[in-house]
Amino acid sequence: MSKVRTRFAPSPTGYLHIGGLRTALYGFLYSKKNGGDFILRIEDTDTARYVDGSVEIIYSTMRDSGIMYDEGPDVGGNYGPYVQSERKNIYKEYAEKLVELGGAYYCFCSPERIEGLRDEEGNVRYDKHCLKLSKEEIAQKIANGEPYVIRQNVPVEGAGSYHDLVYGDISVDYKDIEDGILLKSDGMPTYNFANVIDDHLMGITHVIRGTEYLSSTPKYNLMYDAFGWERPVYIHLPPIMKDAQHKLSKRNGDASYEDFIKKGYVKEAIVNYIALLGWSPKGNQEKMSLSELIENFSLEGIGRSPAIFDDVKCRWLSGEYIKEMDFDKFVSLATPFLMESKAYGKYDSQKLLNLVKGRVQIFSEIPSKIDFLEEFGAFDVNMFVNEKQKASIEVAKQILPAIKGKLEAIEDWQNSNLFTALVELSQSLEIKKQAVLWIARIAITAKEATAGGATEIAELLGKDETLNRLQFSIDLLNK
RNA sequence: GGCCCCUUGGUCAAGCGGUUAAGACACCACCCUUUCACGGUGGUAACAUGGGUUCGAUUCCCGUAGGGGUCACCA
Repeated sequence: MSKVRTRFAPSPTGYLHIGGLRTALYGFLYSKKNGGDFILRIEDTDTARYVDGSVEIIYSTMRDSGIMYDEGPDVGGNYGPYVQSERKNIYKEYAEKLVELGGAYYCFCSPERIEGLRDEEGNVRYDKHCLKLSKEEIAQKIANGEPYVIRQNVPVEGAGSYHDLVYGDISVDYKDIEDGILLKSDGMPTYNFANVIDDHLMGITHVIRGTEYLSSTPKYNLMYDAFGWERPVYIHLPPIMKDAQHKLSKRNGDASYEDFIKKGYVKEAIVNYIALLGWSPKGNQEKMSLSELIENFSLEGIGRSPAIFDDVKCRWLSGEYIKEMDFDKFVSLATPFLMESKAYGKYDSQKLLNLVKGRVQIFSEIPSKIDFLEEFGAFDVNMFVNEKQKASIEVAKQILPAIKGKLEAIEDWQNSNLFTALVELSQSLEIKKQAVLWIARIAITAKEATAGGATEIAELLGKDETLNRLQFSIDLLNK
């Protein structure tokens, strides 16, 4: 058994999407699980769709997410070049060879003639018109400088069958497959040709890609067979959906890896989550590091039905990673988001982050969790009501001045002292401490739910601000 | 439309002829608690549909419906 070699072959036409990243991830996981190599190949044969900068995004996304490749344009390797546009001469050579083998032929038909072949449904099926051309005619036309393409010569009868490791046996009648273009008139190969040549030349043993290639695979096999090459093992992956009807795509929202990072998802969580979309681990453990994913990955766990991306669960995973993250790392990752908060710079950042860690799932939630520190004003006094804690507007009216008085007396303004003071107060007033703390917190935050308890927040606000806010709430109640 | 593929709770999913049909997210309840969150416990919720095959179908076969993919000098 030869060494496992898998590849990820994106086209540089924009951002790297979550679906593409998962395809890359599975190829990576499978090769690493089996001690093999993972190769990155850039498929840029469509010059018209090329988007500047997208190759760099592919590199950075893979590097950042931890999906490392052993060979690729920027890391080298023994099977290069790894960019298809740099392999033009190779394709031409093999295309001509395939013509000699009878698996392909020159076609000089004009786009206009092809257009005339369009049926009622709007589909074009080439009629093998140029297959009849003699060697001499072909040589003459080429010598005349007539533009041409090279088409695959698909049998008129029979069917192409193969075994996919995920989808099982697939069979497509050749009559349903067109004589597709292999080499374009500009000399560039189409995907349909280049992927076969490259996968073979690069020694790819397992082809892992999306289901969109499931029914076109027989025509690739035709080429492997014509060349006398061994067919690779096929592993087609179900799509990731935005909803039941639409594939996840950038047009539908923030589907790129970069976008998730910008929104503050923990990157390990993104990788972990997409690994779970379409693949199910053997046991019940779902939260897994990249190395655990490698260890647990198996083809049997790959499903066949489309999976809808569940942002809620992805966030949950992200939150799990934040909870277990050590504080220093949290600080470095969270600070850029903290800086978006109005409270940033006005309080001790460590304390702010400490308040927020364990309470957010993605970093971008941070500002909204602590904005109450800077936003304070008139509020609905019904917030003081909490039946369970035995808190009410009346009790608030009664004890707020006492709370203020008690806190005014404190010199060493820190959480533990404040807490002790308020507990003492609750005992002397014979009011549940929960009620006292509830009322105190509402009075100084004007919010029903906050990150942090009453005295924790009071410490952060400082004595002056806390007392000011208490007075504000007392006045508000007396109106 | 032709061809290929898919169909278990709201979502991800286990299951691979006989199960009380796992687990996770979400949701609900209770407990814990200085609110929220965390944590703990418990709960609601599913085999698209009609025929077969079989002693027995979620599981195998066929049809139907629904959905996805593909039919480019795009990948």
